Amino acid sequence: MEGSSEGLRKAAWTAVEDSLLRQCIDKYGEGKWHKVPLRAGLNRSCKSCRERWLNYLNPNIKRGEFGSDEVDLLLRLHKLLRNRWSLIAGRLPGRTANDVKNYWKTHLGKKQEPRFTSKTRKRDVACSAASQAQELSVTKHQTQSYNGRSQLNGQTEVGLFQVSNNDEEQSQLLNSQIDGESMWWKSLLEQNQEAYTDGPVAITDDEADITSMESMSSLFDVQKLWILFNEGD
DNA sequence: AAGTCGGACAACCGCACATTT
DNA sequence: CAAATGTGCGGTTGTCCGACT
Repeated sequence: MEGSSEGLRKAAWTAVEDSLLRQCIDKYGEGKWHKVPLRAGLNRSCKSCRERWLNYLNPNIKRGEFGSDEVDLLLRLHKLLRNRWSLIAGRLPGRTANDVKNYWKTHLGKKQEPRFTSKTRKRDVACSAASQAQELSVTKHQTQSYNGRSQLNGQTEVGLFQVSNNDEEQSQLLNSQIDGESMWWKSLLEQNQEAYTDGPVAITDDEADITSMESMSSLFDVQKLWILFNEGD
């Protein structure tokens, strides 16, 4: 599946390549990544194309500095979810897992957990992170899956998200999904009350300024989330 | 002005899981 | 049911660039 990488370009993406990829996505839409290099006329692996789109070219991506509200949310989410960057990114509108991961490592990680040395073996780190995540026996939903199922540490979980081609149906689904999202968070928080007993981390001035959060175009109700967070403190 | 160091971020890699054949 | 294929994720690496000496 990974395919032969022989002859495939691996250097930084050029403006021309970006343009070709954009045109291809515009024309055919996202997905079917294995066809993208051929369709776009790119000498890149399908994975490379997917990453470039998801991490950089996608117009929904918010670029620039993380706001203090985002940082605060990130700190809290990381405390809950550990290194499950895609889940964290899913709660930070416009931010990608790669963004979140990089930001954490460069800005926050050093302060938070000097736990692993560079000598730590990759598998060990993964297992450690996984076991920590397992401590939080959480039922999460799958944000991008069509079948609404996902796996967490080998545990199959039932998801909340569904997909529809019908607009009206989609809007109804979205509403129910947002409800589901709140339920998911509530469940998460209820199961992990202890995680908060040591109080909030690096609370900023913006904490009290809930209104600043309202400007975030979020898929879920941020205020409810804040309330749930704060209930646990 | 040149060399180096370190931070930031884009991109790659390997693996796991889901889906299809 | 097994193998092949496609996709997503987290960790790591490479490169760029500004700060510092």
